[in-house]
Amino acid sequence: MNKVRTRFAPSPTGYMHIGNLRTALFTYLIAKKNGGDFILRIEDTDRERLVEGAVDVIYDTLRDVGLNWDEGPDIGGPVGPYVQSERMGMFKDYALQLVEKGEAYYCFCDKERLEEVKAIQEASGMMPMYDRHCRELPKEEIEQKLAAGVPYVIRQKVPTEGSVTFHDELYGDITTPCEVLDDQILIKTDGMPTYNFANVVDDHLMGITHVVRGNEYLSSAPKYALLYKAFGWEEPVYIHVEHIMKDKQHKLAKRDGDASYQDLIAKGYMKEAVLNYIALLGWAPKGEREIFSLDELIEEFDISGISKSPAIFDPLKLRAINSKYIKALSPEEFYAHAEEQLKKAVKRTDIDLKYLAALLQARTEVFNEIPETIDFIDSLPEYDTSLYVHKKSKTNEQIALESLRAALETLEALESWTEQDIHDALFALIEKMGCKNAIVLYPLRVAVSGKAFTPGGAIEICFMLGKEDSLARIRKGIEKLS
RNA sequence: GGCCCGUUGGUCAAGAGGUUAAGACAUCGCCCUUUCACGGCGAAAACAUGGGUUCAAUUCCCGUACGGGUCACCA
Repeated sequence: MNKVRTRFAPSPTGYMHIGNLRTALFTYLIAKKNGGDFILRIEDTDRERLVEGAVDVIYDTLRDVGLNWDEGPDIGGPVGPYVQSERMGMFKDYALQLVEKGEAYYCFCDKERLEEVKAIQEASGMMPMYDRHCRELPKEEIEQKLAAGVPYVIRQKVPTEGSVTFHDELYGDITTPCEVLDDQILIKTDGMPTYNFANVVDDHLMGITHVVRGNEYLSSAPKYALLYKAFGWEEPVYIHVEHIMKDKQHKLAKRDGDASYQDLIAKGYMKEAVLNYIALLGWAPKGEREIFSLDELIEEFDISGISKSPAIFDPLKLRAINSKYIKALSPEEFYAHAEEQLKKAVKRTDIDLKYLAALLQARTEVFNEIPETIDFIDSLPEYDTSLYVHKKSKTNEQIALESLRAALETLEALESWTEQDIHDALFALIEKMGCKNAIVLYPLRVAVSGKAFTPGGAIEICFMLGKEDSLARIRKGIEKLS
């Protein structure tokens, strides 16, 4: 069997949709699972959509997540060039081969005629299709027109009867009657190939064995199959992958905000988590594990696990996976990831950021949310005394006031401000008062943070803020409650 | 509209004729605890629909409904 070769062939739009990235991932996994090559080909023939720096977005994203290509525009390879715009010259020759074989033909119809035909067909409720006007033009007429310089395209000569069957790894054999297939254009008036034609020729020339692509190509696959047959080339294995949806009706689109890899990274998700999550969107591993590194994905991946129905993108699930990745980080790694956010949120210099980071790690799901969870550190936010009412801790404003007064007295008397000392002093107080921990600690935590949810408990926060600030905040609480 | 494809809890999904129809996220409850979170335990929640085939259909076949895709000198 030939060596497996797969290709990712994106258009440089300056934007890496996660559906696209997922296609790249699957493509990569199929190659690597089988010890094959993963090839990057840039399809940049659409000049109107050309975007500055767009190729770099593709390079950067793939490298970022570790989908390293074995052949590509930047590193070359045996079947280059790998940028489609640099391969333009050869396609016409291939089309001409087909003309000679009687599998394609010159078409001299101009736009006006085509539009007329289409209008008539539509008016009579027919499917718009080329009427094959030029299909059987006499040889002399063709030569005469060519000599006269009449503009032309080259069209594929689809059989008028019978059917085509192609095989998809997921869908099995799909058979289509030829009569519904249009004599599609292979070479445009400007001599350039259409996407469909260039794709087939390039894939063949590059020795691609497995073609992974979006489901929207399922209906043009029969025409591809016909082209391979016309050339006498061996067809690749097809794997058509369903779309990623925003909801049941709509595909996940750029304006939805979560649609691109860059969007997700900018929101503070880890690249490993993003890759892991999209692998799970439309693919299911054999066992019950769902956290996988790229190498582990190679190990686990199986084409048969790819889903045939569209999958809805679920940000909540991504969060959950991201959170697992964050918890698995070492304290040093976590700090390195969080540092920027910490420094953004904490301006005072007496705070031990490493200590804060340690408190934060267990409860961080997305890095960008760190600032708002620690916004109480620089200055105590305004808060309502209703925060002191908490059923589970059995506290209310009255109890809180008493607890805060007692805690203030205890902490004022404290000589050394270590976490241990604060803990011991407060627990001695709790014992003396003969109450539950929460009676003292819940109000204290509210007083020093002004928030219902905080990273760490009362003792940790007091320790972190320092004696002076802690006492000031407790006094403020007493004042509010009095 | 023609053609193609799909449909298991709210979401991702396993299952491939006989199962108490997995698991994860989310939800809810309980436990732990210094609040929340984390962690642990538990609950609720699904085979779109109608016909076949079969001793037996979520699973196979046909129809219906619903959803998606596609019908360019775009890629």
